[in-house]
Amino acid sequence: MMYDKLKSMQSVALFQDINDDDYSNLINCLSPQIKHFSKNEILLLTGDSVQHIGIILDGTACAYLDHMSGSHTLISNLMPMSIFGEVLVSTKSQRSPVTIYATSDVVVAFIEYQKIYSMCAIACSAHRVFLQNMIKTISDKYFNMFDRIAILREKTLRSKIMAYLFLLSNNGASVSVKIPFSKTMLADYILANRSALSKELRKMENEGLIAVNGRNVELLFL
Amino acid sequence: MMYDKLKSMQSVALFQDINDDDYSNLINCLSPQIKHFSKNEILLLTGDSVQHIGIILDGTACAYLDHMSGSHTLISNLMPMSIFGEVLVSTKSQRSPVTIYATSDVVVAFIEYQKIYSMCAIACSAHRVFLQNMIKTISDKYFNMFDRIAILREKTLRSKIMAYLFLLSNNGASVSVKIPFSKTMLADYILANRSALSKELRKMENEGLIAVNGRNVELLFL
DNA sequence: CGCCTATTGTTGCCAGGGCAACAGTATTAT
DNA sequence: ATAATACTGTTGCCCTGGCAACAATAGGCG
Repeated sequence: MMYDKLKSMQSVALFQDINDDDYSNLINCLSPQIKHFSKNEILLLTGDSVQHIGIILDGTACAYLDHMSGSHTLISNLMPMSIFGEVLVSTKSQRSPVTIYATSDVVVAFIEYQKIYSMCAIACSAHRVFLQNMIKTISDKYFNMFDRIAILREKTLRSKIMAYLFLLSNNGASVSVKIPFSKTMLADYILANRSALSKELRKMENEGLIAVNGRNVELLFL
Repeated sequence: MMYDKLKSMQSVALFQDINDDDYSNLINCLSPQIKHFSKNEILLLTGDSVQHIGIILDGTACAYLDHMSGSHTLISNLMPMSIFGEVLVSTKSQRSPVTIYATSDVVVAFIEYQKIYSMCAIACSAHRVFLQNMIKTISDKYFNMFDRIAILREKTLRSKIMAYLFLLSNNGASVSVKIPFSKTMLADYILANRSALSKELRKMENEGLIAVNGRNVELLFL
């Protein structure tokens, strides 16, 4: 049972290009702790001191940036195999800028920072690959932010929506996309008003640009 | 001469916690190439395949995200000791999403990706520290983006300005800040209209919230 | 010193879209 | 089945701030 979870973790990007033997050794060395959270439970609170990386093994969660006003901004959607906390490894304060809460029942593996940075004699080469994978993972996270800036800089709501959909379609590679969350959250993500978003989507549909079906959207403009 | 430039590079974050001997070995192993660019010359063009990290040793440069419309968005301001291209190390395409150009005469050290990832027998421990520093550098870049999102999500122009100034002041740690670029670029950075920014700054000054003196701003609201 | 360019200040117009408020539907819990 | 909660659609009002156009100043360079 426990073993299965850890086995499934091998497919996480952090463990790419590490063979089975090295993986076993590495797991031994990193000694991840498995924890369960119920829906709506908080995995991490803004300001918490973080000393570990979290890997979602099962379920989903959301990272939000809180605001003094009480509102909050969606930062990222965590799915199985998603990783969080890794960007805090190298900061001085190691305080989380976001709050993460479970949007369903969740299983998480935690790995201590010090385990990551400490030498591990038994699987040294794997450890190096692990560090490289970590660079890749954090870079990906950077590019997510980058993509978001590319959306947010659009001046009109319509062009924001277009930029978002185009991104979802892998720059035009697929004509039908599935929005990974509710329209309410989408409005949050592109920093727009929900009702305005609803209005604009309808307009675009009437103009034959897109066809909306729940969270599925056909991109007719491609 | 050449030697001096490389020596100054030791103070770059990427080489933190690496002693002089290890640094010499590492430089040998990484064999950086020094290149000079004149003001307005392009260091990197959108879509370019990037196989090296760049380290600014002297001068300044700017990274911009281009837009189909012809406009462009400021992504980052590169100063001496700034690093670019490191987030592309681990992507498949390794194509730059930004254009970087020199805002003054610039000296850059380039290090090949493969040199970074290849084993280096002579200074292995230093090499590992280098990878860790790289994680730190990319994480910092991520947090820069993060901070920007925190500014952009503000609904009114004034609150955007406030968020930006507050960030500049290290969350209220200092009462006077210096904007690191022109107001034209600041407007670009917070995705606002330049004239609207000018207007709002004036209003805030009249209300006694701030005192503007060129690029120096006193935060009277703290 | 004087030219040229970059930066900044200022104005008025007006449209994009935020907001509130309500209704209808879907989803989950009891 | 019923209640409760979340999500979605729709409308009208009205204000923020984008934009263009111009002037003035500052800074860089021959």
